[in-house]
Amino acid sequence: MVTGDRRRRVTITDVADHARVSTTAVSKVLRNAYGVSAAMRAKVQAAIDELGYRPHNAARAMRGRTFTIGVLLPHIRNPFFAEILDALTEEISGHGYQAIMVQGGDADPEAERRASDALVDRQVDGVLMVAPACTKAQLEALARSVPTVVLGRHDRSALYDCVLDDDEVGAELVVEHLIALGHRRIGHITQRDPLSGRPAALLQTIRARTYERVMAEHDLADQIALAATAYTEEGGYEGARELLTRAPRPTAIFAGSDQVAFGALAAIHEAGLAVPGDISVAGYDNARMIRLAHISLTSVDQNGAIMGKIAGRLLLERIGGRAAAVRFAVIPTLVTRRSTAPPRSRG
Amino acid sequence: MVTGDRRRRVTITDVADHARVSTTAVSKVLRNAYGVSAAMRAKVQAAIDELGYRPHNAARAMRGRTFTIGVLLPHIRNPFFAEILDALTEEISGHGYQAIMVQGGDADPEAERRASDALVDRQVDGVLMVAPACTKAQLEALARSVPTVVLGRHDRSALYDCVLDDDEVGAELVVEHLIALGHRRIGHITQRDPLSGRPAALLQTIRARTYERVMAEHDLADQIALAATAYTEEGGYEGARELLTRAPRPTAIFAGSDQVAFGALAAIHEAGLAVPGDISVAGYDNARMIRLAHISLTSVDQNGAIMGKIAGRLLLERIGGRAAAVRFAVIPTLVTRRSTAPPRSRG
DNA sequence: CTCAGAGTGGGTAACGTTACCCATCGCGTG
DNA sequence: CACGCGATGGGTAACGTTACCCACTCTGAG
Repeated sequence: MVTGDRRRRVTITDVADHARVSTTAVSKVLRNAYGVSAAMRAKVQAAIDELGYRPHNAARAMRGRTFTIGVLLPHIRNPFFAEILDALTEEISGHGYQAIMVQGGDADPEAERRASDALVDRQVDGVLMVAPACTKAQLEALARSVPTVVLGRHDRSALYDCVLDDDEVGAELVVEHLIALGHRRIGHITQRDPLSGRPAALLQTIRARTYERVMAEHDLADQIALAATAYTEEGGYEGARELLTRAPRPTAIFAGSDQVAFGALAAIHEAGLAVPGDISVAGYDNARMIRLAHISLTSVDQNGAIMGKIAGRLLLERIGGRAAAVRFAVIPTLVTRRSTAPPRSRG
Repeated sequence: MVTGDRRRRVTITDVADHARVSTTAVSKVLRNAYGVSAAMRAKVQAAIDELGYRPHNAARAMRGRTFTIGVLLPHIRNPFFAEILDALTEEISGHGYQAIMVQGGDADPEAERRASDALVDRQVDGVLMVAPACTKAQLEALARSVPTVVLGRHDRSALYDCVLDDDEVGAELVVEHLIALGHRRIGHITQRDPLSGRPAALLQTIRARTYERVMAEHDLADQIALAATAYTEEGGYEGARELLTRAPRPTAIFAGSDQVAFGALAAIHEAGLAVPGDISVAGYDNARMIRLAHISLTSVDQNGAIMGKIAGRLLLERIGGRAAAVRFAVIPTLVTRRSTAPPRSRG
């Protein structure tokens, strides 16, 4: 225990002096590098423990690795992100890595670029982009300067790895489920596209397109009712209000995410309608809270824990030198609960 | 637009060469330092823009500021944190600062220490600790090495600033509200204390103590019913189940947070009871989602936006050199909604 | 006309770490 | 016995930036 108020940081030189070896030797021990005897390792480790030394990250960043993974999230309002982050953290911390997060700003490509720049400027060893709203070109530019894994987009690129949920399967499960229950007038709430380019790689686009496709396959193309708002509670509220004004009213709503479904439930309740009596509602993400009894929302589970774990592993591999791009898709499953049921009156 | 695949970062030297000035001059412009003419400033700025230069943060960290604020959150599952973070970001970004977040691990002092170490190692200019679970001594140790603001704790320290909600006022508002409605058997769900020391500075402790005090003041000390679980949906669910087994059953539950209240609603629903018919429920935080029609939870609003903004300002001031400690308390307000009502049968 | 002092710009030595290279020591082999 | 080579440890030059100090040029007052 060192006393004294304004104490200088313990540096690698202090450790080297204390162990009577060179700074190079200490550095080798720290990095598990080649050319260190067991005796040397023990001696240095003892000095490190005794002095309470921790490597200075900024200094490391000047020469080598920072042992830091940057995670860019659109925002921290979606509990699904928490599951991904927890799994990622667990996967990388065993290898001495630390995750830092920055907010990208929902569907704001400019803010997102600033945020990813911030990570690059802070010299992270790898970046995980969670559901980014920017263009593929921007992602590739990023991937050129730092190992990159993109989560939740359907792009294919030779420069970065992808971890994603097979949103086509998920959306199909929902729509087929609703149709099998007997619904014909099924509405969908999706996210307004942020970019003029309308990148077909965005998960909300896939879900919406699949909804349209499955509807058409069942000869229900004329029943398609899309509300384009946002993947938030507010978006769900507005989207549902809009769908409820249609005549005839939909008997089921496929919400693009659980948050959207949550907002939709509010609008439905406010309109004096019952779930699932008057309207069935299904979400996407299987967030923890929607499982609870008073919500009990039918939803698509996309196993965020596995996605986070894989994303971490892919990042470590890329940092380790892998150049070939990898794509990993989770196959989602449908979890039916009490928010979906056959429509009240047929025909 | 520079081409070439593996391109080197643009450095301050490149900018200096391009503008035909010294690196010192460029550095001065970057930092808005004294001793730069308008002509110099313009010339350097032009070179910066032309080359697309961005300062290398790690290099800065070796000598001066990193223009980075570290935010330690227990987790990212509480939407209230998002409000704080948004306001903080807005406040500091105007001054060129960027916020990075790390997860502290809920109620795990060891994980929390690792996380705050990680921020210090990454040479952040200031740290915002949101609802930390560690001891005051640990916070003071941190504050000795980096400007620190603590949000959501009631400690008083000469070494760091505090931003907090007056949880005593908030808890009082809730309990007084329930009593005024006619409730006598009022239960409370709180968080089990993580530390053996039982720091009276934790917000959950304040809320629980205030609940007990107000109950006693109304001669309801014998009606006190405490369930100690966790500030999560699961904690609320378990806590409510426990309280519902008591005989006679409480007619109202004051949940320590909105998430807790949310879980409690599930347990109440599962037990076949109605809210507020059979049981009133009140939360704390006034999270956005609980305002929605189908939840409509009575809650305490503690204005996270102002707290985040103030926290940012205090950090900037501390980085600027202020040494005197500051304490800023927000006075919360009660927002009554449809989850609280008079008990069904009096007496 | 001299000189003080403000205003401006630059030279340089750090900051803590690692990559690269070299020196040394044993030991086994031709 | 000489030689080569693997194993080990160390010396040193970066990495990009800023703090500190110094040099030079004006301007205006004495």
